[in-house]
Amino acid sequence: MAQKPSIPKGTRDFNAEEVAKRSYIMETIKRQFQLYGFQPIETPSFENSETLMGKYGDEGDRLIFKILNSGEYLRKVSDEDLIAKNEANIALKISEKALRYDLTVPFARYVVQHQNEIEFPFKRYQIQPVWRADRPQKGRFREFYQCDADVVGSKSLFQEVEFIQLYDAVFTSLKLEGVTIKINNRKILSGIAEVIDAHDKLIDFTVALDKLDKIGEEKVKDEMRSKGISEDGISKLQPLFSLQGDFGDQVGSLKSILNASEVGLKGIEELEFINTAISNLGLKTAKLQLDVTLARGLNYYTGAIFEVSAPEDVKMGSIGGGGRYDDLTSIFGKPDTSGVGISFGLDRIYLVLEELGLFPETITEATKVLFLSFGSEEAMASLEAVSKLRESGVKAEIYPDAITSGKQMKKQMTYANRRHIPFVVLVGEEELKSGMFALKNMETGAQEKLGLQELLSTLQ
RNA sequence: GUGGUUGUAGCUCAGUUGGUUAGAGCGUCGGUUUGUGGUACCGAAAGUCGCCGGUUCGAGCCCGGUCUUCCACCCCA
Repeated sequence: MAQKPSIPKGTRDFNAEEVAKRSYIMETIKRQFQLYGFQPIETPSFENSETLMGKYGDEGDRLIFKILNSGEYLRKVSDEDLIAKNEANIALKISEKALRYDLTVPFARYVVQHQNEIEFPFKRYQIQPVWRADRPQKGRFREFYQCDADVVGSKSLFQEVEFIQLYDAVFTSLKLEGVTIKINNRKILSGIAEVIDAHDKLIDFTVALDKLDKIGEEKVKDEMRSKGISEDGISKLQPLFSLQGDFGDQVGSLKSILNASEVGLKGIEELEFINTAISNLGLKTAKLQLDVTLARGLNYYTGAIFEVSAPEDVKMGSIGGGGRYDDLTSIFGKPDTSGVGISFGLDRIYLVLEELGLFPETITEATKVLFLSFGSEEAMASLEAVSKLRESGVKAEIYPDAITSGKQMKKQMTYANRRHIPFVVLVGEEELKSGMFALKNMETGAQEKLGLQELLSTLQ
């Protein structure tokens, strides 16, 4: 056998069953997006590099797939850069386009570019693939789908409340119960950084804090020290490491840390508003949980931060994330337009549903009846019946090649069997003469001769 | 980007301290069965041992590189 072809690492082929399951998730999400009033848009797979670069932090820039320019791309590169192997400079010159890394930044670009055609507040959803030059692992791919819903042009905290309900609605209708929607607020993190006099080290500080449940209190403190946060500051954080109780208790402890920080208290106020609203409205199956260590997407989130975890017994990274961003459109030239949105990780949700066996049985709808072919006269008679069946909505097909021996009949039976086609119709010489159809139930093996009308009504 | 791991027939995997002709199950194909699939029995085909190089009289096995898989970091959906 020749060398087998392959696909790039971190990418996948999908068979018919996988496509059906993926589309089930997508349609479920889409239905809820529409019920909440979001309109679909799509944006190109690749953007100008300047649109994407610098929006996700240094780590993000590294993970953006860059597209090589066409033509004589090396002509723009200076000899000095080439000789010095100055990769950063060379990359800028030979690549001016890049594959989209998420859906939020292209959406911000879209809003600014089309601001005169848009009615604000603008609610859009978008379900498209994104690409990251990451090293693949379980639930981590280099090409994967995000399903985003965002609102721009409203500062109202009721948006956050509705997004939490939307998460709950989607996971409830997927029968995925027990997901945890974690919430935090960038203003609280800023406030804490301010209080411990590490305002300029916000990112370092939050990245360290984010690892609390993973590496433990002492190692988090070690990391903070190594990033230059003072011992005095770290001791002020002590209440943070022992946060306990329900939403209210935790907020109480936070207040004691943050009472000197205006921005911190504002963050607490926002959290309390959202929590009160959700408590009053109730959630169907999800849980809302305050998690001060949550620090995702900090490069553009300014208020609420969301992250969704799968039920505890499933080992999977986050299956959704989101937050509020006040400045994203101002980067592209439209200030004072607050946005907030959430994202669903389709591929990870797939893995979770698969692991928990939550896909409905009925989503792969196969052919219902296969007509075996004995010859062209028989095939013509079969095709008439097939056409009638199709007209009445029955998935029917005819085996393309004629049977010339018992061996081939076996082959066609086997084919029907393998494809889980529940009925087979035989039209041979005998049936042709009598105008009947031999209908065989592939599960029971029972066979009966029927006229066309009977055949139609039996299969419908 | 860092560290580790994996790759043998279409699929899932054995393969001893380096030693004749690399095995099994499932699947495929043929037969028992010329208009009846799933079950059974008999038989057959199918492998540049991921790729490139090295050590050796001799490499699936040892060494180096590379690609791939999975895992832990980093980061993230």
